[in-house]
Amino acid sequence: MPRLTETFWPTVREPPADAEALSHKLMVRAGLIRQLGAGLWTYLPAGWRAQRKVEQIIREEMEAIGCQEMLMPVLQPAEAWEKTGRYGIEELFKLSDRKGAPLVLAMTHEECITHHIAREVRSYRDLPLMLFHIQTKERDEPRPRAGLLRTREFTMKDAYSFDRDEEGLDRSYRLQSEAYERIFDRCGLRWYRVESDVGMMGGSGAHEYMAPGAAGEDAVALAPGFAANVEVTSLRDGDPGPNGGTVEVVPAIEIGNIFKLGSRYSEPLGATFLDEEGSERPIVMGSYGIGPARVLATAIEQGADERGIVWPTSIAPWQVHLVSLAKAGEPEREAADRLYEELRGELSGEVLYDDRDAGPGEKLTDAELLGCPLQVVVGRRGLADGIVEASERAGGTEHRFPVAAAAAQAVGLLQKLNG
RNA sequence: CGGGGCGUGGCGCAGUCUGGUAGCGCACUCGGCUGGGGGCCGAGCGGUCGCUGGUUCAAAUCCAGUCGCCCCGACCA
Repeated sequence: MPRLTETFWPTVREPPADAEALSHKLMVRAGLIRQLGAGLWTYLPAGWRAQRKVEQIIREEMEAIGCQEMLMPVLQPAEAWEKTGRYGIEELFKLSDRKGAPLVLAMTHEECITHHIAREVRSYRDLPLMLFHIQTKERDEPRPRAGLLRTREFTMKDAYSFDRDEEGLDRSYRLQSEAYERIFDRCGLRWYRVESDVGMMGGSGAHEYMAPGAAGEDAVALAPGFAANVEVTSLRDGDPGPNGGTVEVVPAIEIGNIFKLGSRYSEPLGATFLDEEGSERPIVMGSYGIGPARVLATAIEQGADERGIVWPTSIAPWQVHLVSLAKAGEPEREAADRLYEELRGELSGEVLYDDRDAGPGEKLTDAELLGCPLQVVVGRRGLADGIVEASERAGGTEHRFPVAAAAAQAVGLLQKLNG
């Protein structure tokens, strides 16, 4: 499938005329996404591959802390939302079915999961529990903007913890927090964990994970050993830092957040358990969100250069972008074809092969735009010396691999880049 | 929701002020040349000018309404 002549990968030379954010421009130009309406985006195959990699990293780290994956519906009866007092939220999409029954399109899933937990959990013996899903969220945003950074429909990993008391919640919260650090590190982001307002979610504590990026809607105040959301600190740009240095305020993208909910949802929805003394108590909850699309856009905002995207290797749509400069029928093409088959086997499909009959400029420019970690070029010039050329997208280091050993050396180099 | 801007072949735009044959670049199709950074020549395809109504002999152009999209702000699980 990843031969370009058989792949749906439309790149464009010019960014959308009205795009501002770098990630917005590059994601459209690099053929990762296309717009359907305001705040509504389709993932094209390359973009979806990258997002699935982010999701897979999240899955692995959630499962590693005992958080189990499930799946809840987006379309939900309004009843639970009325009980929790969130039915009146303006951003909540509301609709009704043919019988006139009120429904909502969920913006998060506290109501749904708490509804189920209320029916299934009876005893302290059933706790603690941590569950998550990766599901679509719908929000009637007053102003969608910046490509994937603020949309009306988006995917979220939302996890929920259920504990018998505050100590249990603290433990779940810490586990999630540590998992978040591993997730964002593995995704190759620069990020800060900051305290946040509890906001409309209620509850007793919250943190946000903020990633510096020019297109960010938020701002963080940074100083040596210090990071804070500007909304919750009095420190301003140029102030002396708490641990020395000077405060710098930079725009940032909120890539995740974690909340101690307490009984904000368990009480109105009747999610209780019996403790050892036989007395009924509300379950103590936490919720933990990550926006994979924001992780993707942030990776681009933070890594891109003037030629295009520079993916962290962990979430690149493909590990290798193989370019054949020869066209079909020429002998150099056969060498490229063979290398493609070798790489495909060695890298279990992690190769995009540009086998188009386009000119070299177009192919090489597209490869820079897409930003896969390793570009391998098979052309007459190199082949005359018995080599293929490889270059690392980040940093631009060039390599010359003997044709016969090219696949093995490319794989070895990738292992080094990943390690 | 306030302010600003934009809707014209697939994409990017000109034409609108001053009503009268819809145009340019790119892309696309066909033929040929080219072949290490979006190359060249030639021939083509493709648009009820967002939508509705009005004015007029005549509307992309003027008037009214409406829908959509973008940017700034407000807002932001």
